[in-house]
Amino acid sequence: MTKYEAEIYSIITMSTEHLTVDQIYAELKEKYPKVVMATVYNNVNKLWKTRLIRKISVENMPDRYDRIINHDHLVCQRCGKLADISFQDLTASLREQMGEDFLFYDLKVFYICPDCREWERKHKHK
Amino acid sequence: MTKYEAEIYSIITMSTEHLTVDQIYAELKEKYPKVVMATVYNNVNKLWKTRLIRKISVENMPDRYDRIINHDHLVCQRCGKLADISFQDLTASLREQMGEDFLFYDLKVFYICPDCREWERKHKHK
DNA sequence: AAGAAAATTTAGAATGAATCTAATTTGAAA
DNA sequence: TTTCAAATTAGATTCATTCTAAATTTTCTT
Repeated sequence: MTKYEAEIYSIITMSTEHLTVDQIYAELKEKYPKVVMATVYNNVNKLWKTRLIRKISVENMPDRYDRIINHDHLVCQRCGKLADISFQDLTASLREQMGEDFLFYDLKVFYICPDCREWERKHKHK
Repeated sequence: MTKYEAEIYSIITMSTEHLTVDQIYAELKEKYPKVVMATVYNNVNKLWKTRLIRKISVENMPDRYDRIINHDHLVCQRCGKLADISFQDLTASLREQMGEDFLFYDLKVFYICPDCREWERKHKHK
């Protein structure tokens, strides 16, 4: 693991948020001002390919990165904001249904986050 | 519903595949040679926003569109190919856990498709 | 420790999906 | 039939991401 790879890995896994490459880049730049965007892309892809981190793709949003640890995601249908949830683990059940072919799964639960709900409440009665 | 909206809706819902905008555009063009890409984007977005169709986002792939009917997706981790599966319906369970906030969910199950497995088998013993 | 080979980083160009803008056309309603 | 809103068009633009080739750093070999 190279210096940058380790730094990026740690930025992602230490964070309580779900970071985009821009955010990772910004944070990395504080410590290494000369680092370049491509390095962030190279390393998140490398980390993702070896399954050390997770990539979260939601329609119309830049990809975000997250620790691997087992959990699922709430996605706000309005603003795209992510939050963690733990729902029952489906692994055993999926493996039973699919056998050896099964690798892993990704469960996204869509909702409207409190902020957007509030915003809608305020703007509803035109 | 306009002519194009209806056509696009029907292309998506009639298809057994999971179509990209390019594929939808190509098919639509056979019947309406003057139609334009932006029209496809406008209409799939409109259909998606009213939840008449589903949008499927997978990392590093263009979005694909699908009928709404309840089912989940297998995604090949190598080539990105999609297939349908039906797994137990989690709606009741999620609503119980989350209450009114819950809208809908999206379950993707990653695996390696038969083609890619075969390919790997052939290339493994270098 | 020196030299060779491999991997990583860099800079910036290129790609490609998707959006946006402004003009034009369609089509429903008055 | 005029009017107004919505849909379509053409093309430019944005933005995330990938790619290429050169430079740098790391690792391996002897």
